[in-house]
Amino acid sequence: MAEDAPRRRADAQRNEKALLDAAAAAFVAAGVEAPVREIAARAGVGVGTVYRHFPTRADLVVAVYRHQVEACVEAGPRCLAEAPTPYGALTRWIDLFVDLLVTKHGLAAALRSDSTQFDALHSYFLDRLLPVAARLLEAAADSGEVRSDLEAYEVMRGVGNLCIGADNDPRYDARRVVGVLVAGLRAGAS
Amino acid sequence: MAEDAPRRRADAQRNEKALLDAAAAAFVAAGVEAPVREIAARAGVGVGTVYRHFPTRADLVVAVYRHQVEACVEAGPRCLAEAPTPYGALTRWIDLFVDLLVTKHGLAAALRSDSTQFDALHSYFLDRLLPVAARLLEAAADSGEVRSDLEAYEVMRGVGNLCIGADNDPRYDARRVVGVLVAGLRAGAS
DNA sequence: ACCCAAAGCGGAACAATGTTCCGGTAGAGT
DNA sequence: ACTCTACCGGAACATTGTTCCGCTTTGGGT
Repeated sequence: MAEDAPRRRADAQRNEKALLDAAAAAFVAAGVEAPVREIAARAGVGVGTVYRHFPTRADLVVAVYRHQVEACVEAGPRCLAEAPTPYGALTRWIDLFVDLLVTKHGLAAALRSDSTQFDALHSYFLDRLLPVAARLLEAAADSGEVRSDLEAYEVMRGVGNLCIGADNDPRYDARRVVGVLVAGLRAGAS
Repeated sequence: MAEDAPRRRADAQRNEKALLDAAAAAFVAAGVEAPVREIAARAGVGVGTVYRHFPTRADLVVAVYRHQVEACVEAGPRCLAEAPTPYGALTRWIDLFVDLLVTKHGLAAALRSDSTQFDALHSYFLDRLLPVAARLLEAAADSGEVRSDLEAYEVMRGVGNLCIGADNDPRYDARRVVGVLVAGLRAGAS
């Protein structure tokens, strides 16, 4: 029942698993821009194998972080159900989103890289997370807690941008600055 | 009187000027990450000449934008003197800062690049602009218009981050999102 | 147990960049 | 005109991403 379409060779499955593990380790050690050669070496395979399994680097990044992104997607409705107010749900969820970004070395920067290398990553994040953010923002706007002239896209990009380079700079606390931004969303301000 | 220390050869002066012009043009066309070879070609010199005049790419970027950064530095005190309140001065000056970043293709991203390539650029911006920002923020905090638990550094980094990728994305208006962040600075919020 | 077609692999090879280095050129003082 | 040297140009090296193709391994059939 688990095998549906194209049964793959055993070595192919083994290599894919090894690549995912190697990529995860490399991303932790050197960020999501870790050289392909290094990932291949860690996995004990040739670079050709990396590209066969993951045609673009973004595919590899998505595969490595899929679980955590999906967890963030699923947390959206839960925040809305559990938080006392829609604004509380929004801030709670944005906290989770920020955690996702700042704990993954270089992820936020990759998300904003204009290199075509990460296009698929960008699309994936947008596809999965934007609807969630839109839902939360709309609820907060409807309840009058938040100004209603902002697109969810702009808020997400803003939060994402604020997370860039948040690791490796002890003087910059992305969570705090995101907190300021979210405070600025309140209807009263401006 | 103009020549003080080391009188340089005529071709050296000519080349430096040509390089600055070529770099400015290349930055407009292709962003501050324009290939060194392209800049050299535009200037009609070899790559070696680029590196002799500007040991790092950051030096070239700084040289090209120095005037505009200095203008921003000088605008700080003027904003404080002319605006009705310190908070008004702060917002006014941040507008200028944002203009500087979003109109220079890729500058904001370069400022945040963790590549050593742009270290000197980062330092220069910090050296020149951070004192100005600190002065404005302190004035606004003293007048009670703005919360006082934020470092100028964090605010500047936040604003700078929000400007990353603001060109070439019609759905994202950095000025508006920076406006939200600045609104979040008001003492009342949070 | 053996064989073979195809799936899959490895890494050489190519391309695009940044950066260094040195043989040769040309500016400027005499 | 001569010479000395600051300066130039670009070949050469390093580091990446990406493609391509000859070789190996696997899995199924005999």
